[in-house]
Amino acid sequence: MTTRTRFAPSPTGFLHIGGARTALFNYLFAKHTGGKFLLRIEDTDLARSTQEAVDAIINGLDWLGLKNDEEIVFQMQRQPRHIEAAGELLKSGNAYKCFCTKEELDERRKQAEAAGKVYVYDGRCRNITNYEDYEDKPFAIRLKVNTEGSTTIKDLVKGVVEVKNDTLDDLIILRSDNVPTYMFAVVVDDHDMEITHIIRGDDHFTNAFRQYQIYKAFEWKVPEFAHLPLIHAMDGSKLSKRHGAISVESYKALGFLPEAICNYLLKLGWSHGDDEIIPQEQAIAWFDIADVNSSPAKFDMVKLTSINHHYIQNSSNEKLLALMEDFIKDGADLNPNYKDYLLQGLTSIKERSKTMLELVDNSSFYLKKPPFVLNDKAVEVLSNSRDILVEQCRLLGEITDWTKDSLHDTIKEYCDSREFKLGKAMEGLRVALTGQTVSASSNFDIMVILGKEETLQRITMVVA
RNA sequence: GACCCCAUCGUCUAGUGGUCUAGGACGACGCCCUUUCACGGCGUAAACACGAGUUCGAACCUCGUUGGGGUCGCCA
Repeated sequence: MTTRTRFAPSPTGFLHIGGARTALFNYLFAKHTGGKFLLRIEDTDLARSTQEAVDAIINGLDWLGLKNDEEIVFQMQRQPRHIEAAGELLKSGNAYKCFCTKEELDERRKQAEAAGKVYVYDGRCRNITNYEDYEDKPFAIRLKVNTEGSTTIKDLVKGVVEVKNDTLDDLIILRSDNVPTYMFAVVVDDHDMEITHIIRGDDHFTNAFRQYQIYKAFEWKVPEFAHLPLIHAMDGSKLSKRHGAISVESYKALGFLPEAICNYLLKLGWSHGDDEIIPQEQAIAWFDIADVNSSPAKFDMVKLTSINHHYIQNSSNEKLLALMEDFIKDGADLNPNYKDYLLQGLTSIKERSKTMLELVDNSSFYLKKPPFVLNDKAVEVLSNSRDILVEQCRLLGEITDWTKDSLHDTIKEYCDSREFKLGKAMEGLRVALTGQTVSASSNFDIMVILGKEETLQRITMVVA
């Protein structure tokens, strides 16, 4: 039997980093075993599900490169099937109609809480026989849970866990408005979709024991479970909006590469010896769900950034330039030659840019047309080196062989004759060329890329 | 509160009874390289939560303690 995994998010918000990790592990495991990775949107919470969230999830997965192998399943479209399945359990005596209203249940729960207890449904509707008295009353359908004995789940990540069944109560499988509950729809859908391995967040672990009962009621084969430890924020608390970026979309905007995010997420809870950089193909070859740790990890933005740096450094200039287009603002100050400049200039700039945002920022002197806006320090440097610049401009103008070597020799010769340190002669030049006192490339590289004409123009411009 | 899970440097982790005076990576610090900032190279500091037990021997096995987390809805 080929393995089939699925990622089953509820469309109540953006695709967050934890969901992305769950999707990634499902994807890798499916690919590793030559199986299929499916996507199911769990939209049974009618009040909170939105189309924007559906789009965000689909776009996010697409960006991360986690492509689903079969058509997306929307859970609500399967509602007739859920109703039918619930009916089956009713018929087989594994479920029963519950006439308690939501209000009544809420009230009982409140009272129990006030008494310092946890409310557990007492199964009062189990033994109703006089259904004719309830004819017009709406009802939900509850599963008749077996509270005898215990349930043992062999989780691929957490190992063998046994829980006594008396901690369970009769859960609702079909609401009074005929919408299935999550607990029920997941089981029916996973069964129908022939999911072999359920890989999901640890927050679903206790659900597994309730779902187990549903499988048993249908006499269906129970799939393998693998519950991934949760990802926490650096302060140990739950990863949430107040920790800033959490949606996959926001990481894209911050300038992270999908490869870097996948690589980082992969290493959160799984490892292959001391290997740090593991491209997707290698990950597919090595990944096994059984090797996942069972302890939760903290999300470290700094480490993500360093991995991102690696992937940027190792991307081609062409690819980087294409990615930069999303970040470049079209405007009057956009240099018409920026693509030519960048194709060469990126080689050194990518060495020291950890995010796409930094890459764009460090490329500003190629992207924009001079004159540049100067800060105080740059203005000061400029006023101190005006004379030097004038001479340099004249000497550079005489160069016919516009190469890095001859540029270097010319400037060096000049420095020696004036007993300058090379560094001093470079300060003003840097400001003239880039508008900044620090830059991501050497002046000689920049001059070669800009060409003689543009170089002299930039120097002349600041001198004047 | 009940049930369940987790516990190695600040962080991610390697480690599955002797090869561990505990390895790697990020970060920190220092040095080198250098026209600046970086990149890169080299190096330093930094951990087996605690207490019992099993064993000739425990980071690894058992129990307990402490700490952290998850779940207890006609939410998912």
